[in-house]
Amino acid sequence: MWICPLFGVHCATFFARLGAQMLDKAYDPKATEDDIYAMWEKSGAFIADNTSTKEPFTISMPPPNATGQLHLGHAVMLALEDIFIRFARMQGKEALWVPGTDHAAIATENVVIKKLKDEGMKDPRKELGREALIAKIADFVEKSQDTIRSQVRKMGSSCDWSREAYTFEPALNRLVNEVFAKMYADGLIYRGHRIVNWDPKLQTTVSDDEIEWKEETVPFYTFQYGPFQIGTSRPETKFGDKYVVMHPEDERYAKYKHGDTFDAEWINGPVRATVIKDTAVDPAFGTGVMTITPWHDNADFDIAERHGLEKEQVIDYDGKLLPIAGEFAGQHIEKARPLIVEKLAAKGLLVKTEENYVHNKAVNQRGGGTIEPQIKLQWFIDVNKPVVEWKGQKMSLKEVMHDVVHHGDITIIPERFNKTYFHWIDNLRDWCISRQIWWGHRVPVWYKGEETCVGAQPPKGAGWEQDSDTLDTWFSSGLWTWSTLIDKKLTEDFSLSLQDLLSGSADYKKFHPTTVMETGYDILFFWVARMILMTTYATGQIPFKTVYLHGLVRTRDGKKMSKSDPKTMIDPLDIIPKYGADALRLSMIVGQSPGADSKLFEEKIAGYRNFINKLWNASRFVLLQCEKAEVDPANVPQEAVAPKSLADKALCHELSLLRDDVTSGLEASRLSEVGERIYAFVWDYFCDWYLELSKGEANPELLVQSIRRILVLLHPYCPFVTEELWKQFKHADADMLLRQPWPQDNAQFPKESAQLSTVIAVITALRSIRADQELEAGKEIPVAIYSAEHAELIQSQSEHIQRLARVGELTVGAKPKKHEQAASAFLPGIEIHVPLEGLIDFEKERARLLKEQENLSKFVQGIEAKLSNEQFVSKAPPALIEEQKSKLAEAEDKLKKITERLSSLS
RNA sequence: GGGCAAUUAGCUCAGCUGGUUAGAGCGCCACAUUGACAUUGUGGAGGUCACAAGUUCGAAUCUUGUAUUGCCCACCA
Repeated sequence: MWICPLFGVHCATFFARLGAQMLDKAYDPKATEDDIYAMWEKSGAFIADNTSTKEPFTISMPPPNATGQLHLGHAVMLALEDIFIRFARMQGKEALWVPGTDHAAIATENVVIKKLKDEGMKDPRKELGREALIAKIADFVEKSQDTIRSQVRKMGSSCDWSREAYTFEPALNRLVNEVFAKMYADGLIYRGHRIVNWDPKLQTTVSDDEIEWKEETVPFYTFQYGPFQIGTSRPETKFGDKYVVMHPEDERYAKYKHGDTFDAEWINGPVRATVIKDTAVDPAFGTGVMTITPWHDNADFDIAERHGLEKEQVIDYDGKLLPIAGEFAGQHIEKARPLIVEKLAAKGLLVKTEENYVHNKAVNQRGGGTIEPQIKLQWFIDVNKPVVEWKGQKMSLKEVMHDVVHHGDITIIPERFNKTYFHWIDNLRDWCISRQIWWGHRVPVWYKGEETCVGAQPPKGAGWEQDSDTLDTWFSSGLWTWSTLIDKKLTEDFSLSLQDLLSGSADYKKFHPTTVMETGYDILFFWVARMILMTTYATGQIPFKTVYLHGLVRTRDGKKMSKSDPKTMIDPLDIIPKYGADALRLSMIVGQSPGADSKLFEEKIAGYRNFINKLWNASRFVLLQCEKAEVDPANVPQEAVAPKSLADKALCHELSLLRDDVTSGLEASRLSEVGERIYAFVWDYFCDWYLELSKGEANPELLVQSIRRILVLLHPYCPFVTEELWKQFKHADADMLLRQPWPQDNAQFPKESAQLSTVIAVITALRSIRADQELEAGKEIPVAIYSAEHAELIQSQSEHIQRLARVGELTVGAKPKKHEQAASAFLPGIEIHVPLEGLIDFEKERARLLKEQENLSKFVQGIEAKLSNEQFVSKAPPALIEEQKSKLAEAEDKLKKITERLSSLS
């Protein structure tokens, strides 16, 4: 607080009454945002009411991983969702935004293990054991959740904290187990030996979608194998090979029949091999013959399954060779590979080596371990079994997933992602849901001797052991939209069925299906598709009606922002104190279209900070006007006051149009466009024209109401600054801004709005002449304006024109008079002359007019060509032809005047 | 190999169902400045809408092809 040297702290009270004096010269987000958020939260305005009769509008916040910091991706998500939610709330809907965090199984366990290793522990899993490690991870998660909570608040997110959820809380565990049990009972979950993606580094399986392919260049070897030559880049898998496979129609090998056997000298001595004919082999690749390793290759596994071939494990789960490798047993495959080649070469079996063979290596996205396919006993979800009740039919999970998007139950924005989604479904294989890590929901299956029990609750009696595996993290996040709406108390009662839990939960009944799922396109498969799969199955409802996919935020150069390169990173937590959350929000929304990546850099953010400051100062100006007129904004009525001047009416009209555009734009999810529209309105129309005009004749009540309207419309985008300013402008009886109803009225002054545009055009033309003629900025100029149509209007607005264009003597008439010593401009139906004897630079004037003449003649020629084209006249819509005609008339008139003017100048 | 997208002013991007003398912000140039705001104001320069062909009375916009860039999916021993 500033303490007045004369009056001490009493000064503060004195200034408080002056209102405007209390607004600083610039908006300071740091000093306001946290307080505003606290005020909102305390008011309970974010808390949705499941008993209300209002139309529900629900968003499930994609839960950030509970591993630490929020990044720009989260910031984009929070900004978008908050706009949707605030708009819905102001439109009078029962808006619910459920926040939460994800336990992010592998990611979180990795982070903690890495941390423990950095602290000196060699093998945390072994040293701590399951219980102790889980406790450590739980601790870490709790801290990280605190961080996330505060960061979500920093962005201004108006989410319902009373309903905050966590994917690994007991209530959700219950639901995970219920769904697992139901799927098991329906035969959708099965346990089986299948080839899976094994990560030897993290000692766990991962799903197909968690794999990343990295290109690498390796040698490609061709070996002699009996009468055949076979190619491989992985000789270390070849120990157990005893089948050669070729295409049944490959002429070269026609003499070999399916099932023929032959003996071949191989790495560790002679082997007997069998010929297999299978269409999976591409005759054009290499020699057209290959040996197979069913245990360590997907395609080979399938071939082996088709022909009932034996499968043998060659590589163990640590990536080392098994006894089958003979002298190489126990060696790591990477080390053994060259030695194996050496041995084969020594035996004369190496035919050739091609260096620079490019192939793709599978690595785990999380942790980077090289994936080794292995056959393992794992839990799977069958995506092809037609047992799901959907729309009165039995469908497979795949079919349901396809159906809901295909038939428009779910709309994806942008639409083109439908194709990607369908393609993914078409290629979807059974989903491996078990993981060998410790952090996550345990597979709810118990064993005792030969007995197996599956259920949400451990079976009664002693001696039961639970499955040691955990579930893929996406299994639980697949339930997110509805599991978070189930009454937590009910989940403690194990006598209730899944159906009971659903039908007994008021939140679920009111708020599900959710309205919009807004998330990054990068997790369309991981998450969005799996929510559709799990939710349609478990609840019989779609999880959400609309999927809005945002893109990645990149650096100015289009690179991904990465933690490893801090220079490229923009941290929302650095930006917010400096520029404010509102500016950050705008910079990520405007210029961003759904599904497309966007580039963010500091100048962009600064630009929106400037905009917010502009709004701040416009408000400050309005408060000063109120003060001058002794109008207390708190007493300015909420219902519309009558506009007085032409500008007032035009403004009212434009504000209504703005309201229409913002409303329809937001309803169509065109967030960028709407942001731009408001930005341009506030700056270019309201500040640059209306406020400037109002300096002549202010209408404080209307000014206050206009600011109120702007604050309401801008609130979803910039909640903090608008709420802060609202305090200054709100009616004494009005509630906080975030609770204000969305305005509804009709535009009613189109004529006045058009008239004001004419006045603005006159002022702009005069300013242009001034700048062109390099007239001294402060100098008042004489001006003559002639217009048959607009003379009266111009006369009535002469004070504005004089002030804003620095005009001294202004002559207005209907009939043009000649001005020789003048610079001139011609608007539709209006002639403007600045008669400045001796001050006009005729060279400049001529150059300017010549240029305009040239442009205009081109334009006129263009239209004339069009209008004399019979095809155009007969086929173009009549309205367009009329428009062209009037444009032509206008342009011709102007051209004529310019030409006259030019001839009188020379 | 298959698919998707992008290509518009120096930079970042709008331009929805084909009819605009192609727009914005930043940057640039000139001028202004004790008055809501220099986180400012006024005026201005700057684009053969990647290229080619086609459809059409009319194409930045639709079709086809080419090029460049990016992403996704598949993965062949």
